[in-house]
Amino acid sequence: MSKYLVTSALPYANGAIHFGHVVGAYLPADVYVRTLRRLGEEVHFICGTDEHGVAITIGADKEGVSYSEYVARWRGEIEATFAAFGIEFDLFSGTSTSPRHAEFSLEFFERLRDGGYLQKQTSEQLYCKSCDLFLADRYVIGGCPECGYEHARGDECPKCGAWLDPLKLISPTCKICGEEPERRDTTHFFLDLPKLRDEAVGEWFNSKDWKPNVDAFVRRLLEDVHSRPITRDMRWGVELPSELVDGEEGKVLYVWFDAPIGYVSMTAEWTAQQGDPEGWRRWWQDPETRLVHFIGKDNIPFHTLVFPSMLHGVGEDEEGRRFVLPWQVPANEFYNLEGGKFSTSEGRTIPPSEFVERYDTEVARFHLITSMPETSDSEWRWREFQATANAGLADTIGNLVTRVLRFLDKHFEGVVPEIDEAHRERLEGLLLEECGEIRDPAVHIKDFHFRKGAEQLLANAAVANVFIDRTAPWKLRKTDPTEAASVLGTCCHYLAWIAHWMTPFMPGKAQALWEMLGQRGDVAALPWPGTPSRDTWQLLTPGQGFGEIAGLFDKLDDEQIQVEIEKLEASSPTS
RNA sequence: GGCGGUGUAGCUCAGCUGGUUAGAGCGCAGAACUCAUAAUUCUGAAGUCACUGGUUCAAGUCCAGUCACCGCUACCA
Repeated sequence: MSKYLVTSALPYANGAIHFGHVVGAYLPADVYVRTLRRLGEEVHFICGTDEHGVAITIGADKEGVSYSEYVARWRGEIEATFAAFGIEFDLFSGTSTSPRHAEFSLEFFERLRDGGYLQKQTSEQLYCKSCDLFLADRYVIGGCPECGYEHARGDECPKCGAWLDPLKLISPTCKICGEEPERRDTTHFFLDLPKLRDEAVGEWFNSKDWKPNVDAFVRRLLEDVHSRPITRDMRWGVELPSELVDGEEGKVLYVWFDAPIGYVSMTAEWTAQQGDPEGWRRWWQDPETRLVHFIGKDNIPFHTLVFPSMLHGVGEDEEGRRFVLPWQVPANEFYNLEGGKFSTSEGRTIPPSEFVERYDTEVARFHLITSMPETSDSEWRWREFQATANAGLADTIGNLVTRVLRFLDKHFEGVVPEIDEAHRERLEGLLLEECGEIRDPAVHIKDFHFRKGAEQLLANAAVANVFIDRTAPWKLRKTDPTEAASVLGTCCHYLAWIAHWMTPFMPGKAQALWEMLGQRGDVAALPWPGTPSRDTWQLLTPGQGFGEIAGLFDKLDDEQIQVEIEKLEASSPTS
């Protein structure tokens, strides 16, 4: 048995998340964790909002609320979305509130400094007096020195595409307040990534098997690594005491540095809640731990290079303990929307808060998994969602359930029938070996092949439909009722398997089916059954009465879907 | 500009280190069946694997170039 520490990318607390985020970093992690738990693995699943950084201060200032209020509100919004989609973390916290976050972050800083992995560097930057802020490149507007375009950004001219140095902009202004910034020297600490790469991280990366999309990207990245600054001049962030930074005042850790440390501090927050404040070490400093980061592709450099470098660079503590490096980083690509990008500002989005009022989020979970950008960019299409809901779930699984249970309800006694010994062996052979290949979806999920796992669930359900067609119990009922009952009894047991297989993808539906079969208790609390064999496939007790028989999945009609498509087209006439 | 990715049946996508007639789901056509949410099952049609050239006994799968779309380009998170 292994120990899995699973994280999802920390969402930035300055806006709502959309399907692209959900499908990229959160839903697959949730499915993965549910699967591991059912396989009996010890798993810890954490997440929280990333709450520092200049973008948040600007957003909060614009609304005239405090940073912490602003952050708390978005955190609430984001958490509500996760709750609606059944994404359940052991702990969901935030980098500005997790009790030991500052402590851990400063410790990382100090140990990296002591290890010789930080260098000081002074440079001239643009500083806005009225905002009291050193301006990031993109917050400076000015004339392009190349083409003269007046509204070039500090990092790039949108007109001629030139790559700019903000100090060279002609009459620069602050994008936030419009004032003219001044030049000022500032000193920052840089993380020596090239050194860390050469010492250990490069070798570590090359020693592991990565998803192809991760591998190709990072190999190139490794060839051309530069030191990166990890401090900033501002108020909102993990404040660096001046004695830690050679007397420099007013420095905070740059947000990307402290954010991943949030994984550590939130683990500690969780173990403290469990009554074991130092229990986080069992996870982060045990070589047996499998650290798995679920992220979108925009986060690949941080989780395969920067954060591993930090984890390595802090070295051993006084008791010889080291941090583990990531075991796997199953990054997904980007998820688009009907041929275009998700864009909240342009209204090209599906607000989760509205979606949940009209649609079944369990069905959405399943569809998102079947369409997730596992190997390359993919997209949400309403017609595809409809097809998954109708042809995939309602017709294949939902209808299978009712065709079996209603039949039994009508013509037999509405209970799990006894399987007659005269027929048992032939029927189980037919079902298990001749009606299609039955495979374990969990095997695919463990390998991070989520789409395949979801497809396998449907394929497994289809096996029962073939079985019923071949045995034709509606005919047998008239000629040999005992055999008909045996056929349907066989089906009942198999429905229990389907309920099991559904749990990682659609936990609520799985439980509903479980109860329809007259079972009590939480199906997800039982051990994962794997695949049925001739010795193990009977899961139910004959004579067991059913719960209320109802359709498991509703169908989506064309008109409803058409409305959604038109709504999108209205918001983006060009695409 | 630099780097990377993608381009495979009408649609959405699989195809690891090159090897028999290129796959899945949906959609479509035909048939069977009637227990079931008009569901199910079977059969079938459909692809010059973006284009050009090259390496090889053999390339969707490797190399070069072209075209199209997308992403990244680091003090943005």
